[in-house]
Formats: sequence, structure tokens, C-alpha cells
Amino acid sequence: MNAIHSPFARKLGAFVSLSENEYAALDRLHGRRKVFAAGLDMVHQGQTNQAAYILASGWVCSYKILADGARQIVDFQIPGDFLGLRSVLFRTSDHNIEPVTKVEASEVLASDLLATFSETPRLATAVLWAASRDEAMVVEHLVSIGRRDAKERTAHFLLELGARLKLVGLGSASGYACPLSQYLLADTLGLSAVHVNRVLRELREDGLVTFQHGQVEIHDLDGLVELADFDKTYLDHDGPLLK
Amino acid sequence: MNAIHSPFARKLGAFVSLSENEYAALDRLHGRRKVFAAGLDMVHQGQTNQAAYILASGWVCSYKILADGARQIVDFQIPGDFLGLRSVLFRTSDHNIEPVTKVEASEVLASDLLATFSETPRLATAVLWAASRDEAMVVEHLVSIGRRDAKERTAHFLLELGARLKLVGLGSASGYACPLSQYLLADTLGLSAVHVNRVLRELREDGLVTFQHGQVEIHDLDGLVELADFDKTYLDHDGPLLK
DNA sequence: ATGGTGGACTGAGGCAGATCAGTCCGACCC
DNA sequence: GGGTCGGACTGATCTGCCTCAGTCCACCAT
Repeated sequence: MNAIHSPFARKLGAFVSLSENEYAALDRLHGRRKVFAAGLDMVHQGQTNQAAYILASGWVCSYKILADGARQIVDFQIPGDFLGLRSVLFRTSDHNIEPVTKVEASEVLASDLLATFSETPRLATAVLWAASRDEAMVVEHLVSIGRRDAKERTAHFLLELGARLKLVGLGSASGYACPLSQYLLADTLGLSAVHVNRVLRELREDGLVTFQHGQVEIHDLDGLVELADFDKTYLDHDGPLLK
Repeated sequence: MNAIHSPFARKLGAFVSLSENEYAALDRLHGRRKVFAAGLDMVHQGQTNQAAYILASGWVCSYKILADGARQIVDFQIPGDFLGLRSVLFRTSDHNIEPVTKVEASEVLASDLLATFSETPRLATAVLWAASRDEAMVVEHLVSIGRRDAKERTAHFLLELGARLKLVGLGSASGYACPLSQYLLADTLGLSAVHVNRVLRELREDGLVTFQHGQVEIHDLDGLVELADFDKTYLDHDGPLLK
């Protein structure tokens, strides 16, 4: 295993020990590099025969829109994340994917993905693991919205983002750059933008975190962790499970 | 493909066309048949080296408990469902699994599962697909709790359950047997039990559904679908994607 | 300079759903 | 026949968060 592989390959390698051959197959998966402008959907609900993407830079969000226009953001993807897996496995996409910032991503064609699984089967297990980790995040998000109040929920979200960014080298325990508006936060947390604003002020006044000018600064990590009942084990892994 | 295979094998076969050899591998996966009494955890948060199960009969629920004792139910599993996949892929379980009724299930050992993936690799892709379908349900659940009000959310949940049960032959368009108490419903929907009771009464008074004495009767399917903005495509599949 | 736009921020008032504190009924157990 | 227990159900009150209706400021286009 050497350093020339993509962040995505490194992530999978953390779960399933990969051979040079398998690393090569992963790197071949990266198809045409595409650039997307912020705000223009990459994948649209109901669209068929969609490609998947591996994110190289920028942030995107996956969301659903209800008939009355309400939006629920399900997750954000950051560099190194795989996106649109479900749009490929089911033939039609059940959600929208929109860049939050300008984004660079490699396209992965459905046919290439399925061919890779049959040629290098351990990669199918590795992607299964990655998908399970994503599911664990969605589950934690569900628990937040269902049973944490607005303040706890916001704290939990900021902690989770921080932990994820740290794993890919884009942040530290004390803070990170975050391009999300309070409107995006609101649609993520199931709150109104007005209330998000008040909650962020409270967290600031409590000396826990500040989120201003696109920068999250964590001032009291322990306090936040306790408030949010945050347990980061669902984001971690303790070395390859499959040798 | 013949009729002797388990419901689980049939479910996977709907996505990936399986050979007799692959069906046989799936059937071998079913290990020791176990029986669990209602209310006694099958898998506990933080437990390691857990087995997974394939549900033969009965209902179970997966949930998380927060530090303050609040519970959020993430999903119910019904016969034919695979449960505890994440407990196996991560070595430690991030959630609890509890039988709602008396349950019969076949144990699947982590080592058998991983061995099956390497011997019959198409099954890894098939399980990946099943896991993605589960994720799609969790996502829909998240959207419900985040952006639907109590009545819409309850209606959506009852419709989803009905659609799932119908797929495994345990219900019809007009109703189904449902062993869930209003407390379980409350912890699923992110509501209080008191409010669930009132919402169920409203749905009854509107002539949409009744849920009484363990039986859900759907009186106005179209009305419910419209109220809940229910789109069942995320539960469906239109024949094998992988030939 | 001037107007337009998007995001952060605020106060006032309203409401959906929580909480508290019960009643009632059927199942099960001495 | 009384005791207990779990689940459905109810009324009264409280509150977290929403909605409405703004202001202010930075940035951009004309």
C-alpha cells in the first residue's frame, strides 16, 4: 500500500486489506473528471441511469423534497466520499444531489462498478462496508432529529462533521472551515432557519462553539460531547476486518 | 429458481439473478435456528463479535438509547429480513435489537458471511443491494421525522409497513395484523405516546385508517397516500438489475 | 451612487406536540 | 374475589419551535 492512491481507495483499504491489483482496479474506476458549479443538481429525484461519483474536492448534499416544497437534507458528502450508490443500484434515483460549493468529482459508470465487483469481488465487500458506515451516519442523524432537542442536535451535527473532516485531514479538534449557510443547517436538522440562528447564538453564549464567517471553532469539546451525547465510534474502525 | 428457497434468498434473487449454486450457498448460510422471547434483547449496543440473523417469523425492532433514557426506534424487521449486518461488519454493534413478538431466526456467523462473499462474490453485490434498500427506508424515515407533521408521519409509517408486509405475503391493500403498541409507535415516530393516541383517533375520524386490537385497516388508501406524500418506489425493484 | 440579492440576525405572537396526572379495561395471578 | 400490570385513552397546562415580518450588512451589477 503506498501513498499514490485516492482518498477513496485509502478509505476502503482501512476496512479490507487490498492487494496492489485491487488498488489498481479502484483507481481505474475513477472515470472522467467533472466539475460542477454550486447549486446545480448533479442527480435529480426520479432520474434514471445515473452515474455515481467519487468526490475529489468540494462539498455536496443529498436531499429529498416533499410535495409541499419542504426539504430534508439527508447527508453531506466531503472529499473522499462515494455518492450516488443507491442511484446506481436501483436504476432510478430516490434523492437529489446538489453541490454546496464548486465540486470536482470522478464519474463512475454503473457498468464499470458492477464489472469491478465481479472481477475483484473483495471490493464489493469493501463497498458494502462503506455503505454500512454511511447508513450508520443516517441512523445517528435520525436519532438526533427524533429524540434530541434543537441545541443537542446542532451540537451533535457540528461534532460529527468535525470528526469526519479530521479523518480526511480537513480539520482539527479545535475547528474547521464550513461552507454551510444557516438555511442548509436548518434543512439538515429539521428546524427553521430562524431557530438555527438562535441555537447557534446560545451555543456561542455558552462558550461551546462558534460558527461564524464559514468557520466552526470548537471552544469546549468535552462540554459539547456531553451536551450532544456524542459517541464517535460509529465513524471509526479499528483496522482491517477482512485480511 | 424454485420455491424451496428461503424468503431471504428470494428477496436477493429479485435483484441479482442467482444460479442454483448461489441459492445453495445462501441456504447454507442459515445456521442454527434460534427462538427469542419478546422483550429480551438479541443484540446490545456496544456488544462485540455479534452474529447476524435472518428472520423466519415474528417482528423485531432496532433502536438506540440516549444517555437521558430516550429511545429512538430506527426500523422494524419482518420475516425475510436480514438483521444485524452492521453489527457484523463493524465488530461492535452500534444499536440494540429487540424482539417485539416471539421470534424465530437463523443465526449467521460473521465468518460464514465473509466466507460466502469470497466464494460466491455475486452474493456480496446482492447483499449490498439489500443493505441499500434498508438505507433507503431509513432515509425515508428521516425525511418523515424531519419534515412531516405527526399525522402525515403516522400515515406514512402505516403505509410503508403495509407495503412491506404485502411483499412478503403478510398483508393486503386493505389491512394487516400489527403487533405494535402505541408506545413503540411513539418511539418510532419521534412523538409521545399520548400524541400518537390522538393522531390515531384523528386518522380514524377522518375515515382513513383504523389501528385497533392489533389490526390495521386501511379504509381510504388514496387519501392516506396523498396525506403522507407516500411514494413506494423506494421499496420496489423492477426485476434483476444484474443478470 | 444605486438598486438588487442572499445571508445573518431579531422581536412578537401562535401552535403542534410535550408533559402531567389521571381513568378505564382486560389479562393474568394468587 | 382482590391485586397488579400493561396498554388505550383523556383533559389541562406548558413550552419549544415555527411563522411572520421585518432590519442590517456585504457583495455585485449596472
